[in-house]
Amino acid sequence: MLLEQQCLGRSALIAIRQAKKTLANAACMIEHARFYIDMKTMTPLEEMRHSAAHILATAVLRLFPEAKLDIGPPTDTGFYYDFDLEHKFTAADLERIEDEMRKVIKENQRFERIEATRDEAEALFTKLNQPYKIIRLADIPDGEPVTFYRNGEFTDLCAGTHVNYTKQVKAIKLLSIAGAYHKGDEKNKQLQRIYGTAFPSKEELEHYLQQLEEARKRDHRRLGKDLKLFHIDEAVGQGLILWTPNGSIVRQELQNFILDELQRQGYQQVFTPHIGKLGLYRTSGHFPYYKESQFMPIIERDAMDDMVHRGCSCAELSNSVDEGDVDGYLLKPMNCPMHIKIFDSQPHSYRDLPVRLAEFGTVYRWEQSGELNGMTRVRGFTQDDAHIFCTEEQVASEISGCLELVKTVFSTLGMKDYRVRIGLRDPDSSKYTGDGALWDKAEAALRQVAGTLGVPYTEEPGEAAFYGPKIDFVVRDVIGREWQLGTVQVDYNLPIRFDLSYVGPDNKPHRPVMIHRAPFGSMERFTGVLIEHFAGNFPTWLAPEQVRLLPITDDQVPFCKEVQAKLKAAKVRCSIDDQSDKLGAKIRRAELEKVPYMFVVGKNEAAEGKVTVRSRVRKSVEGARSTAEAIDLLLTEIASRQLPEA
RNA sequence: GCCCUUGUAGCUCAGCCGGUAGAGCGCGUCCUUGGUAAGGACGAGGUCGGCGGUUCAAGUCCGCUCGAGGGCUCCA
Repeated sequence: MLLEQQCLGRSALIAIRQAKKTLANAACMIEHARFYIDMKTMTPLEEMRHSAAHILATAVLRLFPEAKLDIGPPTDTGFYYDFDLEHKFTAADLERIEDEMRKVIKENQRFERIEATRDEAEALFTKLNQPYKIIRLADIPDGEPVTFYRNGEFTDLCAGTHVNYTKQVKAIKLLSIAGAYHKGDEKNKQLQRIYGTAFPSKEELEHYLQQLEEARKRDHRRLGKDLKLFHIDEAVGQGLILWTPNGSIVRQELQNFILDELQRQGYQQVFTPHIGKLGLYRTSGHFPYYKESQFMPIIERDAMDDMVHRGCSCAELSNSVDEGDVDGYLLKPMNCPMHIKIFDSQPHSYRDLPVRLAEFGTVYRWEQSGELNGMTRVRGFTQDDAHIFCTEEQVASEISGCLELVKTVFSTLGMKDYRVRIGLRDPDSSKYTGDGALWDKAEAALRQVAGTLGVPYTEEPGEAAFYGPKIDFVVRDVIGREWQLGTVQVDYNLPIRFDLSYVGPDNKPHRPVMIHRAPFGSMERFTGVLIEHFAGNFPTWLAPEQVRLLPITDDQVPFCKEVQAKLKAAKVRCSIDDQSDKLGAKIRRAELEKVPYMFVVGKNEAAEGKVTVRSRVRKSVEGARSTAEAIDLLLTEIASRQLPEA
């Protein structure tokens, strides 16, 4: 990926990624077409990796002649090839295959491009008994040439391109085996995918593997355990985060930060319960549209007893719930319906608008077990949510205000590596509610404001919410997975579904427009990403412990306690390391726990009322300062939410 | 949900072809009172994720189950 970035630059990469995505989404384009076109835009590195994929297939066929091949493209970080094979690949197989690949490389086979007719291609793959290739062949759009690439005894349906000789593939490594559905469709057979990577040199491969290792060290699941930030307990449930004291401090500080901003922007805080009646979510559309990704409804006891008495089957119960014949409660999957009800509890004049209702609202969603991931994909999470009810004319400026807020959050935390995505509806899907004309209006409004954002953005059909289009801020984690954080969504639909209105200057009822927005997105996911962003080295304002006092001998403990009292009075989070260790050991401990500042106190400091400051970043000794001065510097840094020095 | 891998002390991990558990770190106590990333001694911690099976004997083999990791699919 690094190499690609060097070659292409980030914006070009995003553009390519987007081009691929657009292609994938285009209704008439099946996956092979995407594959086909990817092939034509390959960088030299991708070309080499794609060649490595063919070498992998060559080796697998030598060891497992009965293997059926699907496809083997390059990826951002390497390549893969999908196989259908009775035998399950093992780690030991991977080694054997890798050895065989080295042999193929050594044989220095030539990659040869061959054009053919469809009939010739079909005849060849029938002869070779490669059914997936015949399916892929049928997917090549009419008019596109059919080409093979041949190396040694191996011939593959392939648009290319490739390196000239196998020896040009310098350093390879097979990394993992995974299941992958044929053509990415759950209904199709699951094939075995072998992932690997290849580099122009052994050194670069080593460097990449080291990077992987480094990434693992800053994984939020690792750091969350090491720094005692959060805990997930089997007994509590999958995907349910327990915020431990340290993590809670980080979250609380983040919340305080956003609360400051909200107050400035004229938001009002509200609180709402964790459950609400099913009917509410039928009205909003959440229950019908996303039933599968919600926890089962809670059925009222009387209704349940009644059904049991009547000898109802589970299927009948389930049907009654769906039909609305039986009522119950739902763990709330979103906060909007409740905020809508707060808005609607009073008549509103146009003079009141915009009404901005904010809440750290906890929502619950039934994510598939295989999707759960640390803090970034969970089943219960708290959104820094708000809903703005405004007039048509106010929409643009309100969206701008929201985007400003997201930008403030990102810049305060020094998060520069994000991309902006406009999620539009997929015209061919039925998962959206409301009138197409209103959607067009909402999409236009978002586009217009996004244009003034000053950062590049991409438009992606199929990424909208069911009630409206949105602008998302997306970041990558250390493993390279993308996560949506901040989001701003325009909604013309829920106001209709809930029949909301305000009184206009003409003394007539008008329909307000809603904006849903969450600058962090979810506290859980944001914190997880933030842990990785800082590698656990939080800026002082967020650090669970801000100062560690290090007495050199027990004699300085009383003075340290005095300093500690002053720090605590100034609301600085601190502790004293009074264990019977040498200074070096205490420093090491504080460093490992990533405490931003250490105040070292020896005989001299205690006598003069001073402390020697050692910062986590500037390891060196900075000389003794008076306690008051040290605290002042610290408070300034905290109040300004300063970022750690690079 | 599906595929593959995996589950031994608080953490990281050893434990060969079955003979009822080890290390380092951490933790506790004591000694040591020292100037910028590990001072020393002793000690306490484990029904080897859970259930069942094979066996004279299971951490080790088999089945089921729960959790975790990597993917795939999904993601308001």
